[in-house]
Amino acid sequence: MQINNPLYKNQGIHVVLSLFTVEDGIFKVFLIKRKNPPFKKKWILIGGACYNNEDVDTAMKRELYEKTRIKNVVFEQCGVFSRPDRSPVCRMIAISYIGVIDINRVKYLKETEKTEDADWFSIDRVPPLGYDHDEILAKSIEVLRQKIFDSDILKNLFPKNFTLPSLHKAYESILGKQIDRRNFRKYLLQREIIKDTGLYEEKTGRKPSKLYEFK
Amino acid sequence: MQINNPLYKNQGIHVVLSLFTVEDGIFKVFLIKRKNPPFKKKWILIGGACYNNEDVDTAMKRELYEKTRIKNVVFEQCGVFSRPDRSPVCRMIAISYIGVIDINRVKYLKETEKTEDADWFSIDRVPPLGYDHDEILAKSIEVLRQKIFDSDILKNLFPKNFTLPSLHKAYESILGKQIDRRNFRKYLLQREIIKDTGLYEEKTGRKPSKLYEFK
DNA sequence: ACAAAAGTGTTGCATATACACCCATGG
DNA sequence: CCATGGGTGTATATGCAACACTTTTGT
Repeated sequence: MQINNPLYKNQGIHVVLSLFTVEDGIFKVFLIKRKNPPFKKKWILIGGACYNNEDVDTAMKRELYEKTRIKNVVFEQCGVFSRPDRSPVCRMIAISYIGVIDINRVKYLKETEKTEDADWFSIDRVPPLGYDHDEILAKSIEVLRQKIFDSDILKNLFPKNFTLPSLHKAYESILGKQIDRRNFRKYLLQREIIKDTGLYEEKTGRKPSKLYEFK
Repeated sequence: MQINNPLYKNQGIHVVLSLFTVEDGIFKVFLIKRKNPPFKKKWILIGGACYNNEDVDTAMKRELYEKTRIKNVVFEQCGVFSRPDRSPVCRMIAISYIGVIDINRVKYLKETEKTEDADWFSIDRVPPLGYDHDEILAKSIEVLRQKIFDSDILKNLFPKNFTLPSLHKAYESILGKQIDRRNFRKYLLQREIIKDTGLYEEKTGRKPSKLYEFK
């Protein structure tokens, strides 16, 4: 059926993902550069339209794949952005998501049909973004910081096995503050969020760390 | 601008409110009965389309007023419902809200342009609802139960002054379980969520309760 | 043997839970 | 004076935060 009422016709639903990583202890977000107007040559978050045969989670998965070829990201809904003028093209609301991924397992496209560049940006060096993506990113960081301890959103940040010190650095860098190492370890083991694999790191310049895995 | 791409044209944005109250210790939700197809004569939650010049919060406020004449409700976003077939008419996503109100201060319309009845239903006697509103209601109850201690969502459940036992009953009825009276009181006073007014209930059959107000 | 980073355990404090007694009112 | 519900305080357990020493490895 056609929607003809001018009060609410020509509306669109977008999905937008703030994809995060931590590389060498630096908290980063993935951005793409638009090839076409509006916001030509502006950096934005990954996103696109939700199709009529998809729910929003499915659309987010597809858009992520189309824009970057990345799969198997754990992401979670994070907010709704609905200012009437947030897109200059037409009335579009955005359902926003956050996700976290291991930068070393990601191959991504530098260019696609609609993008001319793509890259990871350190959180404190993010350029001004198109649409209302500055606002979406700010909210996403806030939600990530809240969820980091209560959900398994970080479970794709590292390979299957990882060291506790590296996870510790990741938390500190995402939260932007220091966390006590001993309490951090206790917290994760007591709640059985991670599990000792019995394995050890190899060829380190220091005492080798144990390897853990998520449960 | 017109949206012509068949993949994502004719989409709509709806807002849906689960409006709750507690009356004589019974947890209830407000429903309206549809006058027209689809779901003619079915009970549903309060809701409607988001107009092009509104953000979703504004739309929710307007819809609530139009469908019930109720104003000044504190409500909070609660979820996104986007199954492609959730509305038989066209592709509609729903942004859902929860709100709580004092049943005694509410005058509502039994009939409007689009509704032929409206009423409060005890949570355990809710009839099958139209659209996916059963699902939305279930999620809303879950979110309300989570938010009840951390937000001021209940602050419109009672008149300005209220007794602690009545608030206690409301919590128990919403949560569906018993809460220790003494710890409940301690919790609310210690966090300065409520404040002693120095006043007392009058003409009760029992020992008069103190009157409190939200802070 | 020393520097650098990894591993571990204890103690105090704050918060949440469990629980029992006294008080005011109406009948 | 008794039944009903309202008000208050204490003791314990639990979870969180602060903190210091020992171990392994490479140089």
